[in-house]
Amino acid sequence: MDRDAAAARQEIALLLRRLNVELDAVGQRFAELHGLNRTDVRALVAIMDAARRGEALTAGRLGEAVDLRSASVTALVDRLEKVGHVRRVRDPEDRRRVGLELSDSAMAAGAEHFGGLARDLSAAMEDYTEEELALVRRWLEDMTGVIMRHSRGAP
Amino acid sequence: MDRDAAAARQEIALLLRRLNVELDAVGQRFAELHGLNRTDVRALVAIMDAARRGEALTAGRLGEAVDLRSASVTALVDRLEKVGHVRRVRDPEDRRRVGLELSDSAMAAGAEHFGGLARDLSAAMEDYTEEELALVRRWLEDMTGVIMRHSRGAP
DNA sequence: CGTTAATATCTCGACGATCGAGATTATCGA
DNA sequence: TCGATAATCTCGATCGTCGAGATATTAACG
Repeated sequence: MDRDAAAARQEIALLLRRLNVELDAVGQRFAELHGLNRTDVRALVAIMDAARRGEALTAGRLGEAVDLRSASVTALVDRLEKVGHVRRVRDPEDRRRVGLELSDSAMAAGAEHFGGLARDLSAAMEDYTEEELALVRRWLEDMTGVIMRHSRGAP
Repeated sequence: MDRDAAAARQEIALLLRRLNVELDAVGQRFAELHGLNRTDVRALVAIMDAARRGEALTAGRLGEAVDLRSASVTALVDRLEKVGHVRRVRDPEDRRRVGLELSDSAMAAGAEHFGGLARDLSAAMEDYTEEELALVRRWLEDMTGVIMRHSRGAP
């Protein structure tokens, strides 16, 4: 087996890790720009993702999304509510539940920051043919599958 | 311009984000398995990266790598030293400096966990031709460039 | 129904990670 | 030699997270 090919694959793996670092830094930058911490940003993203999917997150489900216990979720939502990024909305169906709604300003800030990145990524991909992108997509799915076996299940 | 193509590019961008989440989870898992926090893991990885490059990190440069102030670096190295993952080694050239050396056990644990992922990623890439991997590589470099413009410089 | 169990969130006290300011020790430059 | 600069450490304060327990609401079941 070619050593060159193996080295090339290792380089690609390193490149992927580098991309990972930079992608995390995008969230970090959003946090700094808006006086938030990493958890706050992850929470806002989770709420935005749910909103884009048409569902409003409850406090509990947000906790699952960002892996926090209920006490921390209460503190988290307190922080986000205090700066006006989210509203608590009691669910009339089940009055124990607390729904979370993003404010327009938070929605706009998120769209500006992360939507801008998505737009630029999409634009950069215009240089690729449909077949090339299909290959990239298959590769991404393959790598994600491998990574998930390490991030969740057995070694 | 085709709406299908634009949608396909957006899907790939989402796939990339998903991969990023799982890659973060790999570090998270390593942290849980070894009773560490995220910062500790990032520090160990930074020290391992430097070691693989042949240089020993000083406390100060580690702080730059993981973005911590000196007070926090002291506490961080205290933690890692207490569990036997690193040693402080005063630099004889400049006795103000504190070099950081990974213990064999920490090195082994890191190689096991992250090296195992690298190995599996490399193996999964054996299904791709040289030309295909060259394309993937170019794509990764392009995307990283775009992302870096968002993680560092102007919006 | 009415009582008990289960669920969702919140409160409280404690702990750990991070920081700024300042102290300490070592090197460098004039 | 001596003052300026640099690298690390110490100390006290702040913030995010958690476990345990409290509160309020719904579900289950005789």
